[in-house]
Amino acid sequence: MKRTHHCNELRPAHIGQTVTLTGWVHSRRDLGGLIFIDVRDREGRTQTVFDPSDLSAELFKRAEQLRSEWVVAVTGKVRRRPEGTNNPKIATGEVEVMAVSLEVLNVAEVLPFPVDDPEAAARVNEELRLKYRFLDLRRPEIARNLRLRSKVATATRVFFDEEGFLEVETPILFKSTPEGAREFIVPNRREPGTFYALPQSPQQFKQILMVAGVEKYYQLARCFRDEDQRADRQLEFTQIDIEMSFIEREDIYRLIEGLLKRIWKVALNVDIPTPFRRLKYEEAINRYGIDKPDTRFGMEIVDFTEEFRGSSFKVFSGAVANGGVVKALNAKGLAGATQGQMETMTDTARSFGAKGLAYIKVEGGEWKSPIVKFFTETEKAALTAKLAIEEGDLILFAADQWLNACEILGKIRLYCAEVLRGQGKLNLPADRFDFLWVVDFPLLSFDKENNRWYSSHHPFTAPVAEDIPLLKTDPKRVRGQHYDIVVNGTELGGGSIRIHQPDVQKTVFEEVLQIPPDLVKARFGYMLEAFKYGAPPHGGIALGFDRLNAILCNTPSIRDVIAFPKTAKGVCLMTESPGSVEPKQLRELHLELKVPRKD
RNA sequence: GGGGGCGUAGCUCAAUUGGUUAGAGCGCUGCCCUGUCACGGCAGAGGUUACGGGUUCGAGCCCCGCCGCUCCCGCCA
Repeated sequence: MKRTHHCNELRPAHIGQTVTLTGWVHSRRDLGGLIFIDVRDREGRTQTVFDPSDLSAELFKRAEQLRSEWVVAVTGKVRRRPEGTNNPKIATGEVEVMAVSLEVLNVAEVLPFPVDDPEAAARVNEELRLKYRFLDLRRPEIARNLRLRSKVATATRVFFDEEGFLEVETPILFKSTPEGAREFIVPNRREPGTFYALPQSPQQFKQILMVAGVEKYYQLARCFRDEDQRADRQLEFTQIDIEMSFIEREDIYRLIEGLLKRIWKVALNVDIPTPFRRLKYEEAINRYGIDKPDTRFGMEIVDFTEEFRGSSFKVFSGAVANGGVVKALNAKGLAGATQGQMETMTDTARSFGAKGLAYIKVEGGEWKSPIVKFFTETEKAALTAKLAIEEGDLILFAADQWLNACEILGKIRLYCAEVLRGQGKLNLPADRFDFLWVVDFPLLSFDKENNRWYSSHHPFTAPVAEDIPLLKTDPKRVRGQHYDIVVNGTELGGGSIRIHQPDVQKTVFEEVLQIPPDLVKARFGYMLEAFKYGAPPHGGIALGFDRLNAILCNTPSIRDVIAFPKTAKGVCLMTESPGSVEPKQLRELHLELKVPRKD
């Protein structure tokens, strides 16, 4: 019964050998007097033949009983396939195994969806695939993703080992630090009314590890965030988490460029050029309207604030007078946008508080637009020149405060790219990867509703040294030593150089973020305490491991690279978790439910 | 919390303006078939149209509710 070869191993060189294969019945072709059974295992598949002229009637009869996905061991002699019957689609297609014995290791019921037909299986409702995840994972297409993920994890560990990093595990049972994402909490049986919380990330532990003298830490860390899900967000996910001491930003850039170079080589055998280009946050917003720009295509946003400062078109000149800006982008070749597409874009603009979306369609040598009648020849000439306007173009405008105007056009730029892609006018090759660093983020953002500053990244991010004096005088101008790594418009990760001076950290907590001292002490006291005892300068980064794998597997959803993902509502359809617990368990935890128990 | 899409046979889908007994392909079952690999041929079984109401002479289709999946916004320090 023990196999001698796997199902992707036999070649003409094995002809004449007696072998045993084990695996699943991938497909059967019963020709009446001759039966072909393709045996599949993790590695591939091999055709076995049951020929009654060589077999007992009993064995042939058993072979007739075989059905899809039964588990079998087949022993037989490898031989060359008869002339003209090779199957070039599979690696073992030049040979076949003439069965002499068959052992049925297990039977299988009729499957709820096909596993053997890649095209049919790919179209099956994801709900069903998730319920029968064990079948979905048998499909070579999905199994390939798991295998790639394992390879990438190993490459990561090897890389960091070579670089002198220590892999350190940090607690899953942590405590609540409610500044960030909503947390999962775990009741503590030993002390009624107290709770652990699952970490949103190992942020604080990895900084403490720097104080502990680890110097170079990494971990493939599981993180938990109880927020609503997306195609690229699960309740639990994995980060490649990194922290280093005695370094500057450049050291992180070099390290991550080396890591990604290694991963792309190992996973895809692709050489990605390094170093990556760098884009200041402000420039990213100005040109692309987003802090994670997709630079695989142009359609950049262009500024027309000066051109329209004195315009008779009051929507533009008024916005400028209010301290705002006028921006435009040229959606090349989209003059034929449908009514529905124009509406979608207008709705996008409205969702950002704009009153509408000004546009010009360049069709038949004319500018078709409700607003062009307000423009002077000079203004038109400026548009033509700076946007390189040609027949068939669609020009879209935003006039608002700087960030809002840019973000509106940023969203519209991505939408236009999607439309153009659908029309075949924009081609983005699957093997193209535009990596870039986005740097010089503002350290702080202002929360109008609560009238206070909050950290753009997190409160441990160090200000750029020369901006420290501005912390108390002009917070919005303080740049953080924060960096994001972006590829093809996806935020792959981010990190920062941290504050290592207790006094600066205290200033940020108490004076800038206005967190009351007792609260700072309760939540971060142990960190400030640790920092008193010789904290080295340090910094780090975390990369989304699931997103990384989704990009490598060229799939839009991280569910495709997670063995057992949850649905948008946080449910595992296979195990039906989460579920209810026994009253006894609740009593032990000193918990009482205010909703009826769900069974 | 909000908005969009989807839900018909085991799977993928169809079903004209609301009108006869809800169809097709694949899969499944049986029979036939010695070179198939999407094997082929013949025959057959298989439906609470997600679920609950309503309108109507009549509902897969219209209305209300509800459940599930999905995409997006909010949210994700």
